[in-house]
Amino acid sequence: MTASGYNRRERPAKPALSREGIVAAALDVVRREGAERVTMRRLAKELDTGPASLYVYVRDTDELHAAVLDELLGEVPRAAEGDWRSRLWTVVSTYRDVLYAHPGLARVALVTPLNGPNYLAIVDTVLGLLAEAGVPSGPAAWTVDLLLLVATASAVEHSTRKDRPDAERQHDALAETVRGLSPETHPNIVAASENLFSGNADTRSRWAIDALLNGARTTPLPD
Amino acid sequence: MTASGYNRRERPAKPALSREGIVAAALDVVRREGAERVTMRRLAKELDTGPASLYVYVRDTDELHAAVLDELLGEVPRAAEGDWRSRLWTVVSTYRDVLYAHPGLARVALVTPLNGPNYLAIVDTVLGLLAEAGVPSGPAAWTVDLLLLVATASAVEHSTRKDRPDAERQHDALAETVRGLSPETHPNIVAASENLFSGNADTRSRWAIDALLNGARTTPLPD
DNA sequence: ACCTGAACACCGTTCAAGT
DNA sequence: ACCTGAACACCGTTCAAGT
Repeated sequence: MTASGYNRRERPAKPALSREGIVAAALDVVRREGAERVTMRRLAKELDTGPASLYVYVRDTDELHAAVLDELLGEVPRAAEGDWRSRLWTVVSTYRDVLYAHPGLARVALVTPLNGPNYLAIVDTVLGLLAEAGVPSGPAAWTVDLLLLVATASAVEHSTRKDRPDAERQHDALAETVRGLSPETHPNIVAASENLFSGNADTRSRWAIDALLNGARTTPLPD
Repeated sequence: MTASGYNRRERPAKPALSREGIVAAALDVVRREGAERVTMRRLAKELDTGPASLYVYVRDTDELHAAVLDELLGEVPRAAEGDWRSRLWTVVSTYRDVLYAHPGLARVALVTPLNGPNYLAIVDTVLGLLAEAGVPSGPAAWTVDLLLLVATASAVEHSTRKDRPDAERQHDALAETVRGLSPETHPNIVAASENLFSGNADTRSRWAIDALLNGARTTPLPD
């Protein structure tokens, strides 16, 4: 205001705001500091403005997160080599891995209906693979949702835990609790305890997808 | 401090803090104002103290939320009438309904491993029903997880949307987007569009459970 | 020991006012 | 029209200090 030379900054020039610019800056912050730091205020600081300015281009934080997520979903391969089963596994597990890698973003995939181009491309690919897999077209439509829901939920489950160092301890606490259960009060848990904690995240995911697929193939939609 | 009569309050006496008291107060707030308002600060106000005091009895907000959720899970019936399929449906859908009814709490079920008594009772019940359903004991252990994961994720999906009045509009926006898709770029979505949005939440849930079960029965654990 | 005021480091969103 | 400073109404968690 007073000093006329003050307008010169290190950053060449303050670029005009735009939706694209905001999403791009958000992507940058995601990669540098994680999705948790993609907040309106943090982003405004990044763009050298106040948080109110962002609301001209973006409805709210969730919408921004969804836009960033769709951008990241560009990494998910549309096609791959191999039979339908391994291609399906590739797509779904890559989708899940993107969410794994961005803990703060997995939540938004559950909370707002995604409708970005990359998300839609994935849905289309999965539907194609389900047809190849012999899932009838009725169940297939519901199966995509279920498949992506499971992938998303697994990511939220796993990734948020990675975040917190006491998570392993908490998981151990659960295993401990289960070990301490009496066969009198919890007969079925005690009987199943061997398998309750077996397998790693990947093995279990893969089994879940297979089971889902086998179920979808044999379970007709209700009339 | 200065006025000696100030200690007399409407509330009979300030009760000593305790974990039970805190959880009870939290439950109260959940029922009166919703789970979103169960924050450390809000609760401290309720208990007439500062937020720091709660940390003596509760590790963090998530742990508090998990404790409240377990309390609410007491509503889920352990047994019910009918064959295994309808009993399983009752348990799983009641579990989901509890989460539906408490949007802010569904998240915690995904994020922290639950290990409260009521949760464990539900797991035991479901394991019993899966045995009755003829699911082999290996897959059964993984199926409980998957079943409750799907129920939880559906609750997060649906309930958070109920929260926000523009959610329906957003869903319509998705349907609109899908309708506008070209068969050239998204052949499978266009072909499936009839079923993509068919069915209500309950119908789809029920189908998902059936499909899961059918899959679990026929998909052996990997070696 | 047990408890807590006050501080630190943040949030999302709105709206009146400025250019 | 487009943009934004400042305010409103909150957060979780820690820690030095008090009883």
